[in-house]
Amino acid sequence: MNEEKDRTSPEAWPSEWLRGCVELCTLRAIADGPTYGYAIASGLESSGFGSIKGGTLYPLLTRLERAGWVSTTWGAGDGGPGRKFYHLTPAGVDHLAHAASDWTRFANLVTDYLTHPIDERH
Amino acid sequence: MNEEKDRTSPEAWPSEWLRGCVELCTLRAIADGPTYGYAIASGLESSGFGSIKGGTLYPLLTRLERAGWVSTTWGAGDGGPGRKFYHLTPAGVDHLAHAASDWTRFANLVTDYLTHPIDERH
DNA sequence: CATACTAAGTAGGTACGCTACATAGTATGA
DNA sequence: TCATACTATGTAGCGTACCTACTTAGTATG
Repeated sequence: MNEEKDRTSPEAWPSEWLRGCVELCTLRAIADGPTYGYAIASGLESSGFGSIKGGTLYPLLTRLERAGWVSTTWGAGDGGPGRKFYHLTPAGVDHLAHAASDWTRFANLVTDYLTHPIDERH
Repeated sequence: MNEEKDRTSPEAWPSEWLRGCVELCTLRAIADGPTYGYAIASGLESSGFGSIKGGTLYPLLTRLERAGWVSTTWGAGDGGPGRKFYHLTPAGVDHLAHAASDWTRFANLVTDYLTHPIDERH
């Protein structure tokens, strides 16, 4: 354990940091228009979030639906199996707006705390 | 303590967001000079991170020590029980610098993803 | 019909923040 | 003397969410 981090491929973020963030980013991905799980995973990966696996994404999407933030419709696949499309509900739009604002404040709080000059009195 | 609307610590951030962050912020707190658990918790709370409980902090500090990032010495309490002081090790200094840099990049990635304009083509 | 890619999903493991509790030293006031 | 409160460290057990690994299934290609 405690192996050296590979800083040349920064697309493998610690899973602790992804907690909650993947959920928000998934909502944000759906906000751009109805899309389906596999495409969301591909999009997040190409945006630099690393590979989001099925064991993470599909239970997450189920949670979003149960929370009332997304609704689903089945559609035909474009040369492949059927696709389950996710749409933001009004509650989802509202939640995304508030949660994104909160996350930004939280991220700035942590970043500022981590990066302010070290006080060496000891 | 009166927990109404305290301006210094009104925040109760989602526990998912605190994952990994509290560990980093604790290291950052120790970087300002040797300090002990209870003071770290008070400092983080007054910095806006919310109330970090003993059940979170003390196992966390044990993990930091086991990882080799901090060392400990016992000191007398100022009118109270003994205090276990934590010091950053050279490995801890190095880890903090790299992890803080990584976290900042991660936070910016997520914030940018969440806040860029929504594309309404559907 | 073997392989590969797309697509959705489940099972079980693990890590970590959470609540709640245990222990103990010091201080103050009834 | 005892009750209470604050300081200070620590453990036990729970829940959640990400992880690895696996399963099912449709389409396409050689």
